[in-house]
Amino acid sequence: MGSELKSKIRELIKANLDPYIVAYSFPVTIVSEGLKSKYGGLSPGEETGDRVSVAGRVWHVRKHGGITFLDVYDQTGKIQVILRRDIVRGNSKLELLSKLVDKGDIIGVRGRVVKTKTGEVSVLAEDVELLAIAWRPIPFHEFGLKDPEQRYRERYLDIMLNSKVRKAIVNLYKVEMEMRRILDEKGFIEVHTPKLQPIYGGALAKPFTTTINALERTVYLSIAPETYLKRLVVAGLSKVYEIAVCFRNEDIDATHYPEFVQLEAYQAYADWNDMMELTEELISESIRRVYGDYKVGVEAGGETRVLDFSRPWKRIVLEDSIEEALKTKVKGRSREELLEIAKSLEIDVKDPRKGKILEKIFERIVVPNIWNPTFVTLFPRDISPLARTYRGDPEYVERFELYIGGLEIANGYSELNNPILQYYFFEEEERLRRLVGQEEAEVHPMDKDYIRALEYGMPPTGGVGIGLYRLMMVVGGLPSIKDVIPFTITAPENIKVLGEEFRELIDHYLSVKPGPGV
RNA sequence: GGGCCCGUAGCUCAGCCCGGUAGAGCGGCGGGCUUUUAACCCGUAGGUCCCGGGUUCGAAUCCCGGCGGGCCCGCCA
Repeated sequence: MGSELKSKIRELIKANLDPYIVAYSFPVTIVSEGLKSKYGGLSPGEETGDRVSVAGRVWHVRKHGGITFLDVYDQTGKIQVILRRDIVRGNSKLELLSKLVDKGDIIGVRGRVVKTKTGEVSVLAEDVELLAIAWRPIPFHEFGLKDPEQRYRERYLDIMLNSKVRKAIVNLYKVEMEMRRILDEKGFIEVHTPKLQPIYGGALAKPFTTTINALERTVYLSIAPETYLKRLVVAGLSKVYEIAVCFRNEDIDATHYPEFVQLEAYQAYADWNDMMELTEELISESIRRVYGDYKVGVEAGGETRVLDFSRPWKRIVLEDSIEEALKTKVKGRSREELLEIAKSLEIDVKDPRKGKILEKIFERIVVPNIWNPTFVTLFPRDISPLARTYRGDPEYVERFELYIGGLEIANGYSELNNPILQYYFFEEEERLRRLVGQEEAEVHPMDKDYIRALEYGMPPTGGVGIGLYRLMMVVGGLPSIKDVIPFTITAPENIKVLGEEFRELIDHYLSVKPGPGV
C-alpha cells in the first residue's frame, strides 16, 4: 500500500475503470484445465480464431516492450495471457490497463486461443477488464510465504500460495464427497446432531461450555456425535452417519486442534468386523478415486514415501503388538507390573486404569512405527465405556483403532446396547472421577436419557469415527493439523486498513453513482 | 501446566557470540526491450531492527519484563 497505489486508483477513476464501481461480474467461458485439454494439441506458433473469456489472479508479469506475458491463475491452474502492442495500440482502455495491471490484481480477459513458439497454450488478449485490485503486495515468488505467524494469520495467502495446503483443502472436500457417495450407495443417511448439548459424551474430553440465553441454560459444545447417532439407530435409522464438527477444549499441538471434523457412521445389525470392513472401503476407495491409485506418494521432509491403501489392511492385537515390540509379556500382568514397564520406558501414568497404562505404552513404542493402514484390535474394558464386551473374553471390548503414518485416524467398535451395563459403566466413570478428580482423567458423564433410549432397544450395532483432518494431513504430507484446517485462531493484532489511510476515498465511494441498474 | 527456540526492508534471510554509520537476494519504482516462463539489461528508493525498561559515552547486538509465533513434553483424536 502506498501513494503509487493511490495514484493508480485515481487514474482508474478518471478513466471510469475503477473495478469497485464498474466490475460487477465477468462471464467466464473456460478455465485453465479446459483450455489446456482442449487446445493442448495445437502446434507451436499456431493461432486459432476461437474466442474465450478467462478470469483469475495475475501472478507474474513479464514485460518485453512490445509484448507482455501475464500468468493468470484461476482455481484450476495457470493461463498465460499475451498483450501485444499491435492489438493494444490505439485502444485507450487497453493501453491504460496494460500499464496499470499489476501482480496480484484480478482480471478478466477476452481473446483468441493461441499457442506460443515455446508451446504454451495462451490467450491473446483483445479486451481486458480489471476486476479487483490487490492493494497489498502478495509474495508470489520462489520462497512463497514461510513465516508461520503470517501463514496462520493471513491464511488466504497461505492457501493462495502453498499448493500442498490448497490441495489438502480441496482434496478433503473430494474425499468427503466420495465417502458420502459410498455411504449413500449402501443406504446410509446423513444427519446433523446437536452441537449444543445438555450432556456431552461419546468421547473422553473436556468440553466447551456456553449458555443458551433463551433458556438460561448451560450447554456443552459437542465433543462427538456418537450418543445422538445411536439414539437415531434406536429410532429406526439403521444406517446413519454424520460428518461432524467436534469441539474439545484441550491443548493444541501438531495433531490436535479444538475443533475438528469426524465422519461417524453407525450400522445396525453389524459388529466391529463389519465396521473395519466399512472403514477400509471408505478410506481406500475414496483415496483411490481422489488420488488416482491405492498407492499415494507422500512428500515430507524432502523425501517421498509411498502410503499403500490396498486392501486388506494389516490387523494387530493391541497387547500382542506391545509384547512383540517389547519382547516382554504384558497379558495378565497386574497394574503394578504394567506401571513398572511404563516407568522403564519413562512414561508417567497417573490414571489408575490398567487400560490407560497399556494404551500409553502402545502409543509410545508401537504407534510411531506404523506407516501403512493398520487396525489395532481388542482394547481393555476399563477405557471403553461405550463399547461392547468381546465375545471371547470379558476383560476386553470389541474395539479397534486405525493407525496410518503414525497417527490415530479412526476408532470403532461393536456398540454396547445393554442399558443395564451402560448404566454400570457410567457409574464406574463417576467413581473414577471421584477417585482421581477431573484434572487427572477425563471420564464419560452419566447420561440417563441415552440409557433410556437403549432401554427401548437398540439392535446390535457397529460404529466408527474417522478423523478427516488427520487423514488429509497424513496423505498430504503436512506436518501440522492446522495446515489442513482452512482457518485457525490467532491472537488479536492491530491491523491497519486502507480506509484509515485514505479517508477521502470513503466519501468518494459513498457518493459514486454506479450507473444504470440491471 | 512445564521446557526449548524465534521476532531485522513487501518476501526470504545475514548481521547479534565479541556493542561503534542498517546489509544481501528477490520484490517495488523509473527507463529499455514483440515470444517470455522466477524473463533479461541499466538506474533507483525502501527500516518503530516486535514493544517497554535497564547497563553503557554509545544497544539490532548485553540484561530484565512484556507481546506475538513455532517446536517438544503432559492431556484430549
